Amino acid sequence: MDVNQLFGYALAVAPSGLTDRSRERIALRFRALGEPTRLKILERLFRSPASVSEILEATGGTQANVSKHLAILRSGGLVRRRKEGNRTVYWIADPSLEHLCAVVCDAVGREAQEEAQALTPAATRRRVRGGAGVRAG
Amino acid sequence: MDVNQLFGYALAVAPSGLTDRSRERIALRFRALGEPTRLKILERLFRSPASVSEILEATGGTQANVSKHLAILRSGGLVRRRKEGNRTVYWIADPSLEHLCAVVCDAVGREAQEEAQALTPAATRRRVRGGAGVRAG
DNA sequence: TGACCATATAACTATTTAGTTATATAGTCA
DNA sequence: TGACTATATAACTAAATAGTTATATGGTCA
Repeated sequence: MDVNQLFGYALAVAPSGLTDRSRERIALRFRALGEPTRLKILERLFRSPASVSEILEATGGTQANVSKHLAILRSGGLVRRRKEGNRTVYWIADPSLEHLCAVVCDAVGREAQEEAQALTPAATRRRVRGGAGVRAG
Repeated sequence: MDVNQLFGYALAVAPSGLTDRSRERIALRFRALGEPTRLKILERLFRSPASVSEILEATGGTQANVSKHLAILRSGGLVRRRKEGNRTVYWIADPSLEHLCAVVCDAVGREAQEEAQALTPAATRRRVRGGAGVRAG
């Protein structure tokens, strides 16, 4: 996938800027991603679809709370679910999501590394995680 | 940029899952994106760096409110600023951000389109925005 | 210097949200 | 059927957040 092509498309969808409505939708989705417990849930679901109990094992916390977070992820369109007998199985709705998380993960990781370097005496810098061959931008 | 390579990198950074610390950082960034006014601000800054007054022109609202949102974007690491005499000029800190927004924009746009089709009589579907050649996943 | 910009921040209110406990819903299995 | 399991939801509290008005900070220009 080509980045500029993609953004070109996004602009083409809204040549004179986004509508309030779609901006609200986009914000909703980002907000759904803006909570550590929900990120933990998604990390689990990136591995494979999972029932609530399985998710609960991965995240800890109370069942009620995880259930609520799942509802939020669902209303943000990030996960879907189906009933399977007694259980409810959730999965990642949108394949672009993993990509999305990776981009932020990468950016945050890079910045953390830069900060670490700024705090690290120059002499030791070459020993700090050398392999950052992947760039997001 | 290759998606799988990118996510591979993200996983490599945290082979046994993210730390609480970095998950919190990532959430902070997503949360900063989870508000329509802030998205509006970013839309303006994607065009070019801009002073607060210029941003204000693009977004509307009060100066105090925009200033507060800029502070939030800044603390999330999404924008930077420099003083220029009387003014403060803000710009997008991270080139991956535009990409990020494009991915979500695209996903939301695609879903909206699917919903629209679901609500549209079959006979008219072929007339609905045909060109969706770009895919996010 | 003083009047005037541009921007940031403080103090406040109303709303939203995460987390809790208790309970409701609905499937399974004896 | 009744006990049990899995999940969702309601009601509540505490904390976070968006927006407001008023004010502080710091540059510019006469």
